[in-house]
Amino acid sequence: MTPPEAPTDGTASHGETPPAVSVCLEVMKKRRDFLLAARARRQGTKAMMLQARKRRDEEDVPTHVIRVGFTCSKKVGNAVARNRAKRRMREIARLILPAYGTPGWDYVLIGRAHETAARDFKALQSDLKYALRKVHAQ
RNA sequence: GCAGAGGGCUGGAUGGCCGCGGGGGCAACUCCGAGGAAAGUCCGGACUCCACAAGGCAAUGGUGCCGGGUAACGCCCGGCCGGGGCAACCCGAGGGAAAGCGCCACAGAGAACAGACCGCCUUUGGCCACCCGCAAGGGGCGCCGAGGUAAGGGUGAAACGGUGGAGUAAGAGACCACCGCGCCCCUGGCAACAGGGGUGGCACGGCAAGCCCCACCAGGAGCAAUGCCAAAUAGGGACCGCGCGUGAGCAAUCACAGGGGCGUCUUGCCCCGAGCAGGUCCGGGUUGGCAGCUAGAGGGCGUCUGGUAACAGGCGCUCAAGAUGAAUGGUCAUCGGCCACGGGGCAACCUGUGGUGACAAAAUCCGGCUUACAGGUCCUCUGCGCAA
Repeated sequence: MTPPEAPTDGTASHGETPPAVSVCLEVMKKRRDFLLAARARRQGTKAMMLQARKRRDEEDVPTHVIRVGFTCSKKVGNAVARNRAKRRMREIARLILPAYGTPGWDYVLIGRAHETAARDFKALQSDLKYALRKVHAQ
């Protein structure tokens, strides 16, 4: 479970890295996108669950875009706890996904009770990198 | 100082780096960005749509001492009454029980027009210890019976007025005084009510938070209200336009005719054979967007006026989230709070390490109520003690 020591070109192993400048992060808000992602690949870690889906060509989203959504059910806690979990996930997505995610894919991060809000921030980032590596290896 | 009562405030701070939502701007950039409860969604309104002459009646729900405040309230303020506390102060769903129904467990003899268990008293009734007497007989404790009584004991949340007197065999509102209660009058108060006087005769137990009666209030649904726009997919209806061979059969289908293709021609084989990617309009569903959407009974500070107060009014200054898979933050450091452990010190305290930091996040907007809340802090008051 050692997190990868994050080389800057870590995504090169996937062989489809576009020029980093053009990678663009968007937030998903539509319910159907979440439902589609929920049926695709998934990978759990200690503090969160990652779902990932490669978008199909006919979808009206530019191919250089990475889309990301965040979900916290009531199981995570009350409104304050859910908001905090979402904000931390949003922050690591902003830090990690442009460098480690694959353009043309949708990612959904799902919060877990207690862990997402309490886990050390560095460890949380490593979790996401690990989950991305595993989910693209499937 | 100790113990207690009431009320208010606060809800970590600063900085670095990286971000988010909204307004303005061509842009650079700039301004603003959650709480005291934003919570529960329990009351009251504003605002929308639907229904509806006014009004009355009925049903249902709610409210319930009196007066005031308020847009309104079940909220707030002041007062009254009852209960608790030495006191500051606290608590009370606090209208009606002679309109009616119902209920009053357990205990207890008896619980609603009640009752006699232990008692108390009387006794010319029966039995009889014992005493007097030679005897006849007399007296007579006690028990039983008969009768009187409800003072005392005991039960209970509550026992059919309380205390005292007089009275009596013992007793009893049967009588008397005071208290209580009912009615009437007077005084004070806007009122709830309080005080006083007279009178009556103990006649009238509690529960209305069981039903009920009385008075007052209430049309329904809610911003996912409501209004508008757009898109694409499948499909419904109406009209228009174009098109639509015959026979048999309910129909499926069959036969012939027709069109197209293959094929050198004939024979033959295969396919098509009734609707249309046509136009306009209507209604419904889905998705998205815009409006509603934040300047209003607005908040804060200061001041003045009226009012005991709640509050109302005037003046001046000042403040301003509008998101919608839902922004208002993430991270690091320092300081400060608290806790644990260690060191120094008589102590106050100083210092190191580690941990912890409550409750809880706007969702149309206001006024309340209720509930949750680590720690800190301020004011007023009461009792006791000490000092002066």
